[in-house]
Parts: sequence; structure tokens; C-alpha cells
Amino acid sequence: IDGPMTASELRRSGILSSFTILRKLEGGILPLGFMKKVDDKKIKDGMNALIVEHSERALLNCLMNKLCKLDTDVLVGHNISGFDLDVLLHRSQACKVPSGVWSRIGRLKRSMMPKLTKGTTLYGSGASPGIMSCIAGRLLCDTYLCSRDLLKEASYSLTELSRTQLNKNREEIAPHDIPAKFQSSESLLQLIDCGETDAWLSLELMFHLSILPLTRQLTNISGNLWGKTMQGARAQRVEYLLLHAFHAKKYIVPDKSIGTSKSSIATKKRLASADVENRNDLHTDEHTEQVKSKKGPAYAGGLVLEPKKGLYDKFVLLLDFNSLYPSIIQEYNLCFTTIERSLDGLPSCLPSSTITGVLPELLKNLVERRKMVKSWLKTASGLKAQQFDIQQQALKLTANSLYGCLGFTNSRFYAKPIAELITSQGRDILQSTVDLVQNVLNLEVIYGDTDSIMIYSGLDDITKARIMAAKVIQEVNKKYRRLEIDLDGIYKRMLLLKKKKYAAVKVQFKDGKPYEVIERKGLDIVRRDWSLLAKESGEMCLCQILSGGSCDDVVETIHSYLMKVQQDMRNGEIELEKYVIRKTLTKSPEEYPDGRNQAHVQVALRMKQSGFSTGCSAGDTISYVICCVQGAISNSGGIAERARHPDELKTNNGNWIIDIEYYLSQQIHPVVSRLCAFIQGTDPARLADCLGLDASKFQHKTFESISNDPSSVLASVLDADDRYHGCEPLRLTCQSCSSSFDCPPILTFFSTSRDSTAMDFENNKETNNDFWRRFCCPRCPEDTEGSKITSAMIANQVKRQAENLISLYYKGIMICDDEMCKHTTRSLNLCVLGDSERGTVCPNYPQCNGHLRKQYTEAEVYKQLSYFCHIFDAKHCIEKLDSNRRVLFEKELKRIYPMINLAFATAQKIRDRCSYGWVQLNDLSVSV
DNA sequence: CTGGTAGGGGAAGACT
DNA sequence: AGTCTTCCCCTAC
Repeated sequence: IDGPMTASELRRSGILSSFTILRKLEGGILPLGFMKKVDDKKIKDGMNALIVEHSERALLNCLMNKLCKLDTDVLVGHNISGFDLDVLLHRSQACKVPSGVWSRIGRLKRSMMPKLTKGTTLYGSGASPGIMSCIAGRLLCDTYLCSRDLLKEASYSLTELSRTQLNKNREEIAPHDIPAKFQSSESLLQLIDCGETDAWLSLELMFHLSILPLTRQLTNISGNLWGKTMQGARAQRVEYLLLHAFHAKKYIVPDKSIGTSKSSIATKKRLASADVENRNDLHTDEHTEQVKSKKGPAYAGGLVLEPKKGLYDKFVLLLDFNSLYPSIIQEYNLCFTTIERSLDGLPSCLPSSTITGVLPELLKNLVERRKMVKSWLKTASGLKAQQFDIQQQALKLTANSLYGCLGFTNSRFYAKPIAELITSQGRDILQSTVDLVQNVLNLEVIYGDTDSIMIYSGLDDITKARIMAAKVIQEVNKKYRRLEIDLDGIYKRMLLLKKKKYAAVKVQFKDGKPYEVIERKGLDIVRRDWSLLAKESGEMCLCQILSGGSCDDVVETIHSYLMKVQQDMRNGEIELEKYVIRKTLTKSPEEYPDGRNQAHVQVALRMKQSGFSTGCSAGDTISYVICCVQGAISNSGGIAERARHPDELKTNNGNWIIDIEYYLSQQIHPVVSRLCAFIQGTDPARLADCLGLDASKFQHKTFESISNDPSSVLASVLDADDRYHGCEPLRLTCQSCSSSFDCPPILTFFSTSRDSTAMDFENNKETNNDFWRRFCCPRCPEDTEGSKITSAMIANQVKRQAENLISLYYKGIMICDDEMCKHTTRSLNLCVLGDSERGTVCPNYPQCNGHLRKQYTEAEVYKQLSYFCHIFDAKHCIEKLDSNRRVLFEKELKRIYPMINLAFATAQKIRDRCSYGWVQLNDLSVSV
């Protein structure tokens, strides 16, 4: 129990034995010749026994007697507390197994069966107190509950854990398939084998995760009960830890309030404060703010910096404070014994006491012990090393869980003021660290969350980046006694999308050699509640984006991948499993007030209705797919109505089919377009197009991104002059004299003549509007051969200039905004595309403090293309005129229209394509 | 009864 | 028809 047990040790013969007890089904018989097979198996398996009993009662009797005879110390099973024990005891009750027999499941003899069910079936609650009391004297190790505590996995089913942790395949047998297994000897033996394998897998998982040694260490540190540690019960561990610590210092601790009604809590608290009269008593929160219902956050937590979003392709430094909250408690001597209580509900002040409080001393002790163990660990090997490692883990876990219990309403040591003070100090520390790094060290902080900051180094050289990190660490650590910041990682490339959502290529070292791993945080692709299909698409895009390939290649690869996915989906080549979405029920499905709108609730309710007893109650994860009725024109109804369990689809003769459109537009598209938000050369509309969706539905997002960009103007509210301020004029070239001139907007034709008579503009040959009258090169003498500008010429030149512009945009030239620097660079590899508020740091840094900005932004390209449209937008001009003038120009327009219609259409086509997102040059096939 | 808060994002309904 | 609010789930720290 002191160290982990390896799989090879586990299998050494003679060490471990097993037995299986089997009975025939009610009203059924065992397969012919089965007993013969059992005898064969007995010989083959040696000490692994197979016992056949004639009834359920006999089976239970046999099992209980076996357990008694073995006098087992630990009962191990996957979800044993949530299922197996419950079944065994309920069936013992139902089969009238004598109390002297069923109580052998524990070490305490009992005569009455306790109440097995509990009031509320809560999420991950494990066994009821009644059940737990039955196994008194033995430890219960539920590998399901323990895995949930110790691992971060998408699924905690035995099948998944066997695969991810033990690298073994586990065969799943659905409960309703079990009766069929009794029909032949072969299948029955296979069933027995599966049952035994499951038991072994659970045991192996326990050893693999070192559950026994770890929980033993945790229990030794806190001084609580081992069995409770194994049930999770982190709050209780901290409670015991503090009880011991305060008791040792001769403090009186508060009673634990266990009432549910407000009045009983208040009474208890009054009693508690009456008991303790000196001011060394502990904080109790007099404001019994609705402890039960809803419970929003009771106090402010960690600070999350607004990220400077974008793709960074030079080194990013990740620095974080080592166990921030425990360090704060020590740094500022925060304790029940040191903090002045504020009566007015205002936040407490930092203590001035010079006497070290109980909590800081306790933590100091834990930290020192951990340091010591870690030093032993360095020279130890084998089992000793493993023990030390587990011990240091336990010490760290204990130190880190203290804060949580200070803020936990039902904790005996609930102390909102202290918890609040801790987090508030944490926020101050993070903010002042950011200020130091940005204002004193002049480095760019791009993000930070609670205890970490990320610094964009702007460096290509990892050695220089390390030096930079060392400098920052040195400067920050100067400021604190116990608090310590450290380098937690160096990212070679990083995509920063939102708060708590980013991915990065982390550079790590093994034996001095660097290697890269991709870290993904918070993104849709790490969440269970997206379909595998969407996550795989997102994963592919992310890998491309972080690959360091050229912008064109990345965009091209993503686009073609999406088109392939769409094709595969429509051809039915994607397996059902990839469409499955998983969500956990946090309540019983009936308890949802508005369950009608929730897919997983609806599916769970239907499962219950069709006779499932497990897998559809609180805490269970529900799998579903979104469907539509085959042949239906529109998908009416909410998502919840169209959600089906994958098995429902297999058995309903194809009435319901996968809703491909839903998966394209609501699963793949949002996931992918969020990842590509900062990638040049694509946008939501373009991605939608690749997926075969109506791109115009995503157009507003393009506009949104444009209007959010402060560099763009709010085009709609401005007059034409202002609106197109800064736009390149449309240059027309005369074929005769090869000189070029600016094509004036047609608006000038109307506006300059607004207050002039027809006579005036007859004589006005040098003005802009002369062009719109004559359609001739202004440089060439009148009526020169070839000086006439034709309709096709205008259209062609519009097209050419628009293409040039777009091509310039795609070159992605970045220019430094520092007037003195004006450094220009071509972003060959998806160059850093900073937040719109602030570009990325100039490569000339630190000589130059400017930031790179795109020379041509999407907004500017769009504005320019709109200007080209505006030049020819005669209809718009006419509409602005009053009826008198309108008549005057109708005649002129009849002449002008044929000349400009083609150019106008051309300009519009290009602009609209651009706004839809397909600004790829090869797509610009305008027929002229 | 069985640590904490911050935050994104889907879905639906109320509101303007 | 868009915006806001609410609930729900899952994640980061």
C-alpha cells in the first residue's frame, strides 16, 4: 500500500486470486453442457474459482460468506459506491438474506437494514450514509469517484479509463444484452470473462493511480479518516487539519452547524459565539445569506486580464506564481487569529500582528515538509522514490485545498472575510506584476489569469527569451518575502482567442533536446459538449494555424479540409459516433424547470421511459445526436425536440436522420470560425461557403468585425466625402495617349451642377463632370481617334485595380506605426495579427516602441471597393435629387447608363464577394 | 452534507 | 428583428 503497483506485479501468479459466482436467470436454465465447461475452466484457471449457485439468494449468501472469510480490508470497484453496493444490499433485502449474513459485507454485525436510499440523489454523491454504514470496518475504494478527483478526463467510464490510463481495451455489454448471453455456453463464459476483467481493470486502475498510498498520505497529514479521504471529502480533510492545528494551540473551535433551515444555523452560530468569549475566536458569518438557494458567487475571485487577442509567432513567456493563495496567506499572515473583524461588512484589512497566525504557520510547515521530501526524492530510487513522490504530492494537495474551504459555506471554518482578502490580495499582486512588467521593464503583457502572466517577447531566440524571463522573475520576486514567480513555459507560437481560451506550441526539453507540444486551453476542442466531428475539424484547423506554414497554405488547407468534410457528411461517410454530443445531467431529468428546451434532458427522459434504470439520472452523462425527419422541408422545433440517443437512431428505420445542416452550421462552423478569427484570408462567410452554407447569413459577422475596428469609419452615417476619405481614386488610362487620369465619382456630375444651369456646364470643360459628358480622355485633344473611353475599358480597369488592391491586402504587409521607424515586413508565416486595439510589437523592438499594423485592413479594402461602387452609383444619386432636377438629368442618365452599367456591376460583384469573404484572387472571375 | 470564483458559449424567451 | 436576460454546462485558475 505504500507505493504504486505495476501491472506486471499484479499478474504474478500466486499473489492474487479471484472468484466469480454465477446463477441462472429467473425462470431460465443454464446452457446445455455448461457445467462441463465450468469444470474445464476450473482446471485451467487454477485458483480462480467459478461457483454456480441455484438462486439469487444463494448467490448473495455465498458472496457475503466469501467476503467474511477473506475478511477483506478494502472493497474496490468502479462506481461500486454508486451502483454495486446499492444493488447487493437492496437485493439482500428483497431476497430476505438473513441479517447475520448480509452484514458480513462489513465488519460490524447488524440486525437491521439501514435506510439505503437518500433524500436527494446528488451529482457524484456516491453511496448513501446507510450503505456506507453497512461496510463499516472496511475501506471502500471507488475507482470511479477517485478517478474523477485525481484525473482530468473527458469520460470516467471504465472503458475510457482503461484505454487512456491502462492502454487496454474493455468490451462493453449493454445491460439489456445480458439475458441473451445465457443462451450458449460460449457467450456465458464470455460474459463471465467480462465481469472478471472489469474487476481486474478496476483494481489495476486503483494501483495505477496509487490511490491507497496517496489517500493514506493525505489522511496522515490531515488526521481524518482514511475511508473519508477515499470518498473525496476535501472539506472534511481540511476541517480535521485545522481542528488539529487549533487544538494543538489550545484554541476553542466553533461547532459544526449541520442544520438546513436558516434558523437552526443562526442558533448554532449564536451558541458558537457565546461559547467563545476572547477575541481569539473564529470568524463566523452572521449574514446567513441564502445558503441554500441558487448561490451566486459570494465574493470576488481571481483577476483575469483582457487578452490581447491574436496569433503570436515569436516566443511568449508564461510566468506564474507558485501556489499563489497559500503563499498569500503566509506573505500577509492571514489567519482567524490575526485579522481584525469588521462589523460593518466592509472587507477586512491586512493584519498588522507580528505574531505568526495558525494558518500561515501550518502552511509554512507543509511547505517545509514538502521541500524536505522533495530533497529526499532526488537521491532516492525505486519504491522509496515513489513513496516520496506521493508524499510530496499529498502535501501540495493539502496546502492548496485550504483556501477553498475558507470560502466554502458549509465548512466549519467558513471565513468569507479571509477568503475575500486572499483573492483581493491575489488581484492586487497580479495587477502590480503586470504594471511592473509593462511600465518598468517595458515588456508587453498579452494575458494573465489569477496567478499568471504571459509576456510577448518579440524574440526568435529562445536563449534571449530565457534571459528576458530570468530578468522579469528577478524583478518580481524582489518585491515579496514568500511569494515566488517562476517560468512555467515558453511558447513558440500562440493563438490567443479569448479569456481562458487559447492554444500554444510549448517548447519543452528532454535530455537537453527541445521538442514541441501543443497546449490547448478552454477551446471548444477540449470540451466534451461538442461533437467529435466539430472537435476534429477544430483540431485540424488549430494544427494548421500553429504549424507555422504560410498564410496562403494554411487557409487553403483549411478550406479544402472543410469542403472534404462537408462532402463526406453529405455522402454519409461519417460514422454516427462522431456526431455524438455529450452532456452531464446535474439534476434528475424531472427536476429541470425548463427541461423541455434541453436536449440532454429530453433524451434522458425518453431513456427512462423506455426502461433504462441507469445512465439517465443525476450525474450521468447523456449522449445524443441532433436529427431531423427524413424528407422534411424545414426543421421546426427546438434542438431539444430533435435530439435523439444514438441507439434510437439505429432502431427507428430511418425516420430520423442526422441533421447534417445542424452539424455544419452549429457545430463545425462556429468552432472553426472562432479559431480562424485572426487568420488573414478567411472569415466566417468564407468558411461557411466551404461548408456549403449560405454565406450571406454570416455576412453580418464580417461587418461586425469591420465596425469594431476603430481604424474603420462608420460608413453608413457619414456623407460620401467623409465616408471615402483616404480612398485611392480610380485611375483610368487612355489608350491613345497612355496618360492616366482620375475618374470622378458620378455624384460630382450631379452635385457640381446642382446650382448651375445647363449653360454653365456646357462651357465647363475642365471640370470633373466633363468626363461624364464626353467619356473622353481629358488630356487628348477633342475628337482624337482612340481617345474615347469605352464601357468595357472602364470595367476592365476597375477590375484590374480592385485585384491589385486585394493582392496587396493578401501580401499582408505589416507596417510599424512609429513615424520614426516605419518598419515594413511581409508576413510570410501568418504574421502576428494583434488585437485591433493594439498591433503587435515592432520587430525593431526595443529600438522602436511602435506596433505593427496591417498596411491594408479588411475594413480599408472594403472601403476602397465600396468607393469604386460609389463612383458609378448613379441611381443612388438620382434618388437624392428632387423631382425637378431628376427630370433634368433623366436624359443625361439614359446616355450614361450603358457606359457605366458594366463597370458598376463589376465593382459591385467584387465588393460583395469581398464582403462575403471570398477575396481569393482566383475567385475573381468577373466576366467582361 | 461532502472547497472557491471567472468566464465563454448555446439555447430560448422576454423585452424593446 | 435585434438585444438582453436567464439557465445550463463546461472549463481555467
